[in-house]
Order: sequence, then C-alpha cells, then structure tokens
Amino acid sequence: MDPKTQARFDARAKIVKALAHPTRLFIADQLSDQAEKCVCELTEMIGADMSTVSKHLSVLKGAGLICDEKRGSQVYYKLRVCCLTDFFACVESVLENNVAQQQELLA
Amino acid sequence: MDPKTQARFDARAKIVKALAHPTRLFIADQLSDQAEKCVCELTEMIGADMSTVSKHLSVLKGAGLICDEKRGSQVYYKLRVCCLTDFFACVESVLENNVAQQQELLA
DNA sequence: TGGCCGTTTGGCTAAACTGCCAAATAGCAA
DNA sequence: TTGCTATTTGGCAGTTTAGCCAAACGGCCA
Repeated sequence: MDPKTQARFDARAKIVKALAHPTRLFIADQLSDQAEKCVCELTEMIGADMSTVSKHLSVLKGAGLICDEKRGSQVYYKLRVCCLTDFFACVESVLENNVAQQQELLA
Repeated sequence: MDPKTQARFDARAKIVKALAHPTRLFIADQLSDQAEKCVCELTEMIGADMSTVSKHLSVLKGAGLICDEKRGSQVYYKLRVCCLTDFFACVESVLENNVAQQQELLA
C-alpha cells in the first residue's frame, strides 16, 4: 500500500475509531437531534464518572465530530456533522442482518 | 443508562469497532465495488503478513460485515452490507470539514 | 503418499485504550 | 477573599488490540 493511500485510511480510521465505543456512540446519538447538552447532563444519562465522560467528549471533539461552547461554568456540546444519522442507520442494518442470519442458522 | 440501552450501544460499538482500523477500512473499501477478493490478493495489496490480514478479515467477518466462500484452496471474501459506501462518504465529509476548519483557523 | 500452496490459529510482546481517583482550573456568588 | 459548582487533566492499573513468527490445517497434484 503506497504511503498516500495509507495516510488516507489512517485519517479515516481515526474518525471511525472515535465512534468505536458504546458511550461515545450514545453521546453522538443524544446530540444527533440538534440538541446540545452539557457535560453534567450527559454524565447523568450515562452514569459514569464525569471525568470519564469528559474524556470521551474530548475524543469526539478531537475527531471533529462535535464542537463545544462554554456558557458560564458549563460547557455545551453539539454535533458538527450532519450525516451521522445515516451512519447509525447503516450500523443498525448490519445488526438486523446479523440477527436475521442467526435465525436462519437456527431454522 | 438502562441495561437495554447499554446492550444496544454495545452491539453497535462492536460493529463500528470492527471498522476502526486503517487496514480493515481499506479491505472494506476494496470489497465495496461488488468485487470479491481472496486473502492472497488482499495481502499483496496491503503488504503485511498474511496472518495479519487473515485476522483482520476474521474481525470483519465476526461483525457480519463480510462473508467468505472457499473455492479450492483459496478463500474469497465479499461485502455483506450495501450501505458502507454512504458510511465512507460520511467519514470523508468529516475529514473535509476538519480540513476546512483548520484552514479557517490559519486565515 | 509426499510435498506445495493458501489460509488460519496460537502465542508472545509492545502499544493503545478504559475508567476511576485525585488534583488542577475556571466561573460565579456570597 | 472564600467557597461551591462544572469541567478538564494527570496518573495509574487492568484490559484489549496489533502484528509478527511458528505451527497447524486443508486442498490439490504428482
């Protein structure tokens, strides 16, 4: 694989990797309906340590998937990408495929 | 987060994680144009150890993203999911957004 | 059968990732 | 200033992942 191709797929993988965690997928999903949420709200929903949630948000931000805005002492995050809904739909269709195939194997 | 939601996002993450590697993204891309390829062809293109490529294929297969068919002594892999093209397009748009933002910061 | 080719599996080490705690930072209000 | 809240950062232990080598497996052909 030539270096240019390698670099391109490295860059893509970095973005996909940022989404490759249940908590981060959940966050992206929560933010996907145009709603912005602060860290404490997300922390409450997720039920983990706030530092953990903050780091997950940092990963998503580093990949350019979300952006933040400070208002007072709170930080609000929102999606920076509009196509994630399709992305999730695709993942969901894979899941459905997998279930269908498993049922076929049992039948 | 209630257990059901947790399980749903765990399942999604498992699929996204399977794609979260440059080599595996490359493989998925190669297989995305309806073409099936055997392990040796992919190994040649990627330039890694065949055992490494085989393991990557195993990860993709485990996630239900590709399927395999043995013909003689060779194993051919092909995509099992049609929506990956949109998936890649979304990732690509994130990359473009990021570049645009970086340029804006410099200007 | 023996040998070769394509593929997978086991094992090992190095690197990356997670999640918690504790500490640092920043804003706001008394 | 002090104190309180929201958030981020540093650090550490446990877990997972990556990629190579060696070995095992399976099909094919002489």
